[in-house]
This record gives sequence, C-alpha cells and structure tokens, in this order.
Amino acid sequence: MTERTTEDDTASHGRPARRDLAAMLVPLTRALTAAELPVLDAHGLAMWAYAVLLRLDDTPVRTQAALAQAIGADKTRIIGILDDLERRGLIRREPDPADRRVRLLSLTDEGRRLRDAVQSAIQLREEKLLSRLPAADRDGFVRALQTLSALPPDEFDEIIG
Amino acid sequence: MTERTTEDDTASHGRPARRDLAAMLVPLTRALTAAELPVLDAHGLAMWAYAVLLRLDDTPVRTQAALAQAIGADKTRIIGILDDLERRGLIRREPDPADRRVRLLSLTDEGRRLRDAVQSAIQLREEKLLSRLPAADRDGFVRALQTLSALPPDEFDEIIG
DNA sequence: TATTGTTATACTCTATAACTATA
DNA sequence: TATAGTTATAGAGTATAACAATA
Repeated sequence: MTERTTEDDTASHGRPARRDLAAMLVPLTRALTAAELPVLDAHGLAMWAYAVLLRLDDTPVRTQAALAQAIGADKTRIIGILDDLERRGLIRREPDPADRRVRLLSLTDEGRRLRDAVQSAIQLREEKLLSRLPAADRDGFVRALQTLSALPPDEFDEIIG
Repeated sequence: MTERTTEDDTASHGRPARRDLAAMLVPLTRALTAAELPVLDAHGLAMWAYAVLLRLDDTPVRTQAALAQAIGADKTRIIGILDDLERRGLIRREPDPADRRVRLLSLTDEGRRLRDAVQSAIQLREEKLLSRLPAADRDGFVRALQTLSALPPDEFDEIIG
C-alpha cells in the first residue's frame, strides 16, 4: 500500500512518507473557507454568524458563554454578532425567567430558513470538490473528518498533546 | 453506505447528511496546529519559520516573494523570519550574482537537520491521532488530503469558486 | 520605468481587563 | 461574593503603502 521502500516511515533521516497533516490541512481549510465567503456575503452573514446559526440549530444553548465556547470563539466576540442576528429576527435572545442574568438563545423560523438556504449552497459546492476524489477516498475522508472533529478536546489532548 | 433514508442528501429542507466540511476542518486544523506548537517552541521555531524550512527543502526557491506565496504568507511578513533563520545559520540568503536584487534561498545542513528533527516529532504525534481511525478511513483521509492540497489555486477556484 | 527586497503605517482580528446587573 | 453579559482597552497578526537598490 505504501509507496516507499524504506522500512522506517517516521524517518529519523531522509524524506518522510507524506507531508505533515497540518501543512496540508491549513491551506485546504483556508481555501475552502475563502471559497465559501461569497455565499455567506450573499446572505449578509459573517462566518461567525453562520457558525452561531449552525450551533443553535443542533441543540439549544442556555448561555452566550457556552455558545461561544462551543464554536471556538470568545464570549466577548459574539456579542455584536448576536446583536445583529437578533435585530434581523434570525435568533431570539430572551432573559431566563429562572435566572435573569442568562440569555436563552434560540433560532427563529426565519433563522432556520436562512441556515438551510446557506448550508445547501455551501454543501453543494463542497460536494463538487469531493466529487473529484475516488469514491473510497471520499468516504474515508468524510468519515475520518467526522470521527476526528467529534473528539472532545480533552481526549484530543490526551492523544496528541 | 449512507445512514440516511431520505432520498435528497443535499437537502432543500430537513437536516443535511453531514456537517459542513469547513465546519469540521476549521476546529480540527486549529486543534492540530495548537498541539504542534509546543514541538516548534521546543526547537525555537515559529510556525511560519517551520513552513519556510519545509518549503525550502522541497525545491529551491529563487525569490523571497515566491517563497512567501508558496507558503501562503505575505512577502513583508517573512522578512523577520528569514532574518532570524539566517542569523541562526539554518538558511542561506545570498544575492544572485546574475541579478543582485534577488536573494537566493537555501537550507544549510543544520537547517535540514532541524527540519528533520521537528518533522519527525510532529509526524509521530500525527500518527498517534491517525491510529485512532480504521485503516480504510485513515488511508482515504490521507490520500484525499494529498489530492485536495495538491490542487493548484486556479483549479480549486474553477471547481468551487 | 519596472522589480526585489525592505521599512513604516494602518487595519483587522483576538484576547484581557474593567464595568453593570443579577444572584 | 460570584456569575452572565457587556463595554473598553490593548495586543497580535495581517495587509497596504511608501522607500531604497538594482535592473
């Protein structure tokens, strides 16, 4: 299966069998997000705003800090984004009657419609890219991505940190 | 092979079959690079400096601007990095006798040794992560990554842009 | 005049710290 | 006093523009 004839792939000397994963992932991720920016722009969404819509649709989030952490952002950074989304009627942000310090966050019907439209457009593009791969590689790629991105941070650190 | 029973996977309504590739790639890439930072720190290398060492070892680069573009950086941004690498004897930066405006860039033996040491450590960690995947997914993942990251930017844009 | 490399400047993104209100 | 959210400030990273040397 491997293309190299040497016995030591992790190579204390000589060229390694593959490029670093990170060295391949960084440019690919950058190119992908850049290619999807026009789609977001067309719907007046910033990238973080889209991340918020995606996250809120999965499972309800009680506090803004938890939402920020879930999407890998800072709690101070999403405030302006939530302001905008609320103003446009895409999300609701209501004080919790039980603890009026926390803001209960939820998607409006229109927010869900927008999320659907944007996500369809984005995944359509992504599928075009995936279609360039052999079916086996494509399936393995998506499955591996799902497995790895589902790893909780502490388990990730335990493996690689 | 697919887990869903609906016929329409790109979903004009309802939940999509998978999360967005970008939504999975961004956190994974961030976690990977974060996990590799301590390795780079231990050798006194910034991430961009490591990118330079990797790139110079592949094929010689004639101008600094070309090097910057090759690693996805700005030409003004790598100058301080090249200064440091040169000062430490890891790269050579000599004026081209044929055109004294351009600086010929190359790796010294010590630069290559450092690159090897760092890359071995990094790929060792990456392999630990990959070992968590089924063999088929792992191979597909790496092959897909190699295919996609080898796409020239204009071809990438043609597919997805 | 055009190009390589460099320096200086401005801008964006992100993180830290200080403030308000509720508890 | 402690916490959720907000605001203000500072810092890092990045891009833009002006400059010097060479062609």
